[in-house]
Amino acid sequence: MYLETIELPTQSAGEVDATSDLPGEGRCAHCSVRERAICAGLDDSGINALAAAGRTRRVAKGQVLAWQGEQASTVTTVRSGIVSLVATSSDGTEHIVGLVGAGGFVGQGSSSAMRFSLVALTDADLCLFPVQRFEVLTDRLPALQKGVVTKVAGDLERSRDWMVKLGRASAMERVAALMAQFADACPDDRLIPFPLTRGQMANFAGLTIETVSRQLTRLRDRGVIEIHRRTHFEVLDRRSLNSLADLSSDGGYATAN
Amino acid sequence: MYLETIELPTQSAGEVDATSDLPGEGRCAHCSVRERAICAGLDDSGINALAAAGRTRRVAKGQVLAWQGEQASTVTTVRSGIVSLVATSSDGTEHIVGLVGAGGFVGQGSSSAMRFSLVALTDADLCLFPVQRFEVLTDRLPALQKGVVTKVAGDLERSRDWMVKLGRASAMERVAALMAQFADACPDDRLIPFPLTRGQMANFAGLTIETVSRQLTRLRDRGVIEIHRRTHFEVLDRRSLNSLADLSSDGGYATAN
DNA sequence: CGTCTCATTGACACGAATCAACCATTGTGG
DNA sequence: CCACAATGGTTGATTCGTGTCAATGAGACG
Repeated sequence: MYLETIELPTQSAGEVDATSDLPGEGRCAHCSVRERAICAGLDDSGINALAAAGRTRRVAKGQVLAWQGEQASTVTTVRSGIVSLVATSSDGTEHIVGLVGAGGFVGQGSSSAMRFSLVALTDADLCLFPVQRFEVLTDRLPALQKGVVTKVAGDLERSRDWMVKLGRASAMERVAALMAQFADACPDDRLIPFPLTRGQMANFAGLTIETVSRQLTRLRDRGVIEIHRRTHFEVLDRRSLNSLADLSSDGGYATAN
Repeated sequence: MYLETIELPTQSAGEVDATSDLPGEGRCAHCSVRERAICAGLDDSGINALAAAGRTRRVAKGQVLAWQGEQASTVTTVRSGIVSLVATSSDGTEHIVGLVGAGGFVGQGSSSAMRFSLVALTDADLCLFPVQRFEVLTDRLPALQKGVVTKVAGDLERSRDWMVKLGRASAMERVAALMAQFADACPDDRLIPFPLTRGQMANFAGLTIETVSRQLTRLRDRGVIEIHRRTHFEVLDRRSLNSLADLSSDGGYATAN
């Protein structure tokens, strides 16, 4: 709802070499994000044209896919994992301004220079298209262009939703909203892995590590969530979590303890 | 840079009846935003098709053009004035999440329901297109679709830029950034009208009226700006304003007084 | 002149940042 | 296998910025 397109990584089952390219064609047929990526509306001939233009790539957690300020050489669809958009301010601090999960799309900028860096937050599978070839395709395939518009417009709405949180919400509300997001994105309801470290959550939520940590313990103490070994959590009281995520400068009457 | 597409209204010279429709055709030729709206890339036949599909409308300051939650019946290009996107939270509070000025475009959502209300902040001239007819046109005219993508992608970038401010910046930095924006958008360097009230600025910047007011007086006391009769201002020290708008939790070493 | 709206200014409270220890987990080398 | 450091997380004490509450001021309008 607030985040770009958070979805947990396919539990990176196994070895991931830093950058391995996969071959070209026909793979789209059994792609896991075939139905929700920009290619969703394409017919077979369109898909094949797109597949021919792009390539897949597997990147390791932490890897920088593109640097802010660089010329954008490719546009990207995320097949699995989470990629973050990072803004570097003039004083050198970094701020996560977007999270892109499976099915998400990045790269269509207003200018050719990247306004944000792209950093893999988890191991990730990507689908890359050189910008020039991609533009040729979007001109030829209205369905593809429409897919891009839909994605970008959706990102814009989510970005604006999150703006409201950043502008007005209390620390509790922000953290609760994040947890609710993570829970929504996770198929398993019982054991949800934190897709971001505390530092990354803090960064994205406009808070500090300490504050995020404190809010998490408050949520735990109130019986809203349970935290397992610091890396996973479980939602015990979804109703409370949702109301904490929504309004309230703290929870007051809503549910709370 | 941070805002959606702020540009000051054409100093609403004269009478504005709440809603006056203008006739249909040929008017695009001498439209003031012809070169920077979504129609920028269209040839004459495209422009004519677009003109035939849409109509212009003049709305008065304060008027609500669309309500959050409603079905989006039209998409809109702003010809002059400023339109705000307003998010209403579940507790009833409102938050301005975007400002759209001359040449800007709104309405392309991911779903058909409006996620935000549209409110005219000043008297404004609009160009309205029924969504269905507009979609037919975007399918037929790749250049139009491309114009939409460019606009939306630009808005997304600006929205993310502003997210950084909302998440991390001090009150001083936010207000300075707004002032810098207003100054950039205004042709006249000496006397710049505040396009938003203090309350609207506060709302958009995630602050309170009082804090905005205090930061403005601090800027004045430091000799960065001069305020005339509360409705206009003048930038005395552009360098200081820019550095205050950028980093710093207050200005400290940067320039300041 | 009174009223209404919007803006400014001040006193104070409170939430989150900051500074600072300390704890838990993981990985490394002897 | 255990000491060890390195990384990431939690918790506490304190500071500081901004929100809140409250009063006053300035234009605009009838």
